[in-house]
Formats: sequence, C-alpha cells, structure tokens
Amino acid sequence: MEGLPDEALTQIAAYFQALSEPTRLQILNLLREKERNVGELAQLCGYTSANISRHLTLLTQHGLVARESRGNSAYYRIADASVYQLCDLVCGNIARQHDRAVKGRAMFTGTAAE
Amino acid sequence: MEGLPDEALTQIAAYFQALSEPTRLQILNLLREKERNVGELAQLCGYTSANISRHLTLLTQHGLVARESRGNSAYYRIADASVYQLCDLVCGNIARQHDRAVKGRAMFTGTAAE
DNA sequence: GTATTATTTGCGCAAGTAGTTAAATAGTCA
DNA sequence: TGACTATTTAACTACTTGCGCAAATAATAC
Repeated sequence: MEGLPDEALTQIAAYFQALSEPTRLQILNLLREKERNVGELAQLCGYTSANISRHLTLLTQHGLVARESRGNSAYYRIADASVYQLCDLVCGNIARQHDRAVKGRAMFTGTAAE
Repeated sequence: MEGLPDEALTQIAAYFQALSEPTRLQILNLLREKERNVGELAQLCGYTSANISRHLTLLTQHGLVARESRGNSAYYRIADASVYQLCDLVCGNIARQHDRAVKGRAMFTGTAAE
C-alpha cells in the first residue's frame, strides 16, 4: 500500500465498503458453513429476497461470493475465503480497543481491568 | 467470526466502514511515513482542514490514529499499524480478481494472460 | 486585553444506500 | 401452452455521508 496511486485507494475503499454492512457480513457468515440460495439467506437474515439478492450481487461483483444457478434457484457460496482472515484481524483490533477502554475506565472506577 | 452475535457484526461493519473511504485511506497512507498535523494533511489531500479534521476524528474513534496537541496544532499519528496488514490483504484479493478478469477475457480475445 | 493562526463544529446541499413493494424475468412441471 | 416458484430489477422512501462555508473554540504572540 506504500506508494499507491489514487485509483488503487479507491478500489481498496470500495472493497472495504462491501464489507461495511452488517447484513452482508451476516450473509458471509452464513455461507461459511455451506452454500445457500437466496430464499434461505433471506429467511435467515430476516429480510426480503429482493434485498438479499442485491447484497449478493454486490458481493459477487467484488469477488467475495460466487453464484451458481441450479433449478430455478440461485445458490451462492464463498469465493474468497480470505474474507474471514480479514474479519479475524478486525476482531482482534476491536478487542484490543475494548481492552484499552476497560483499562482506561478502571483508572476512574477502581474496577479491576480483567 | 464463527458464531458472532449481531452486535459484533455491527461493530466489525463499522470498522470496515472507517476504511471504506479513499480520503481516509490516503490519510493513513500519509501517516505511514511520519506524524502530521491537520493543515499538512489537508494540503496533501487537497481538501479543506474542516473535512480532514472530521475524517481524523472518525479514525480516532476507531482507534486507528492517535491525536496529540502540540502548540496550537494537532498532530496525528498511526495508532494501529495492523491497518496496513488489512490493506495488504485486500490488495492481494483485488489483484487476484484482476488476474481472473484478465484470464477470463483472454478466452475471448486470445490475449495472453500475463 | 487584541490579533493571529490552527482546529473543530454547525449547517446545508448533493449524492449514495439500505430497505420496501410491485413488476419483470427465468426455470420447472403438468 | 399455462400455472407456479425463485430470483432479479424498477421505483420509491428514508436515512446516511462527504463536502464546503462560516462561525466557534483553542493556543500562541504582541
């Protein structure tokens, strides 16, 4: 990422944006287990199929999931498993930040920072 | 990320959203070299100080940069260097996707997929 | 105190986005 | 062919967000 041109930054930003939506992360999380069709995902997420379908097209455009048409259903599966690596990294960062917050509060409350 | 509750997904999404903006990535990229104050960053990015200041507050809230007030300037520096790791991962993913695109096109154009 | 500089914040505008319903499209089965 | 089901797309609403301008705040110098 050292000396990247502006266009590259734009693409990276777009990739992050695809991951910046709870519903899309939920979809990716559900697809971790096994492939699913749109209706299943919609029901599991608690949204309309139309909505989930649009999220899936966006994820497909970024190469995160892959679509396979079978019967009159569309099955989606993870296409780039490194997403989970990304999420794990982020989880670690968030956890560290929570730690700092707890320790910071401990200074005032006297609570043990566990 | 396996069995995360919805709230966790929301936090992860928020973290990704902080990185989903070209200007913010540019700021992080500039801070890689050394700390900078708001005015410098504004000039380097080509935006108003007001705009950059807001981006910096957001990045600070997510623990990505840290602020230090010196004189009547505010100096910002990277607080979580693992951001660059994240970006490197994403760069790899985008590169792979470009590769696939080139190779896919090659089937039709006869172009060598370099 | 005033003047000057740097940063932050309030406000408004334009563009983007997640969600809905309804219509269009595609596939299966009789 | 038509009926039925699944998915995608269109149209719309409500909300969010990046930006600039101008005012407010903070720190230094006189």
